[in-house]
Amino acid sequence: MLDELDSAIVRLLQEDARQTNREIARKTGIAPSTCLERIRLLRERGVIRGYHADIDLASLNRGVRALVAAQVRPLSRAVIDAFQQSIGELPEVLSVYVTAGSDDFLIEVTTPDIDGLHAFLADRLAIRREVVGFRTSIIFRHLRKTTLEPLA
Amino acid sequence: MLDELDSAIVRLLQEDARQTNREIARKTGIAPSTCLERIRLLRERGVIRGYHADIDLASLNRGVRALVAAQVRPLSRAVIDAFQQSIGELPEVLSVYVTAGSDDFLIEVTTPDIDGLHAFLADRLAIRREVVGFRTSIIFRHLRKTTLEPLA
DNA sequence: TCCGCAGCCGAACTAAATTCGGTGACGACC
DNA sequence: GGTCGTCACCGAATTTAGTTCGGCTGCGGA
Repeated sequence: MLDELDSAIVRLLQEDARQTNREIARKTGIAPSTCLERIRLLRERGVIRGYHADIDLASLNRGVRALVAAQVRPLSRAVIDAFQQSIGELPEVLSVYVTAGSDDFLIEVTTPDIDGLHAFLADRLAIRREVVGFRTSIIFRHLRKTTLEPLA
Repeated sequence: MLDELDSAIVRLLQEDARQTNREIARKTGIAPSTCLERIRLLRERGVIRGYHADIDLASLNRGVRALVAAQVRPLSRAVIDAFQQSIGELPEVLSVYVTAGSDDFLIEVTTPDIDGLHAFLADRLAIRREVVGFRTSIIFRHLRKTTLEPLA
């Protein structure tokens, strides 16, 4: 699907999405015009979905992060879709995973402080009739990869 | 900490990190030179930590995603640090959360297929002596916010 | 009031993005 | 085996953006 050149371009843009096209062209050994066209095609094909700044959450007054594993019942499509949608709209919510296995949903939440987290759990989550249970884990550290090397 | 102008710039860069400085300046109503200086300061202060392309995982031959909640013992700093480090180096691992609460670690894993996930769990995780248990949830959908609106 | 500082602006210069016509390699088809 | 069409790439030319820096302005302190 992706040739070696595409992979190299993707890797460079994962590392630093704001480096210039010329820089990427230079590092990959192709002409800037070619590089530009490759990147355009990668976006068009949906390989590159966007470019986003990575912001320090503490600077946004979100010093507390947690992961909340929730179970909802009944586990019908209507309930799942509605729950995902409405939870996703809450400002404390960073990310919603719809899963199968040990939980139905995993919700990444960020608040200014522990009180805010407690308020979220009590006022936003526990009051929902479809939520039959949830477990909360406070995040101490988070290691995230920006690039994904190919599997051996 | 951040004034209104900084917040606006951050928001725009979260939405699209590759739009031009001039564009950001125009949207925020300031001069390009001012905007450039603001962005430079935001990076210097650590508010902006980087810019990364968001890549479609299926295009990278990673059609399967899962979240694995793991318990390790003993829960000493040495064991935690070593586990985080070595798990984070595995190519299947996208992200490692170090948590307290219902689990010790939450590991986001991505593989080409279900066999790859099974191999990861059996060959990489279960064989570790410090791992006393884990639960796996397959990810069906993932909703992620690129921007974070201020809390009411 | 006056001074100093900080932040912003705009002009000038440098560098990058973008467009587009040309070129060569490759494969299909006679 | 030759010819034609296609595709990807390149490089020059043009448009646009990044970057630097001197000066202006408004504000707070003396």
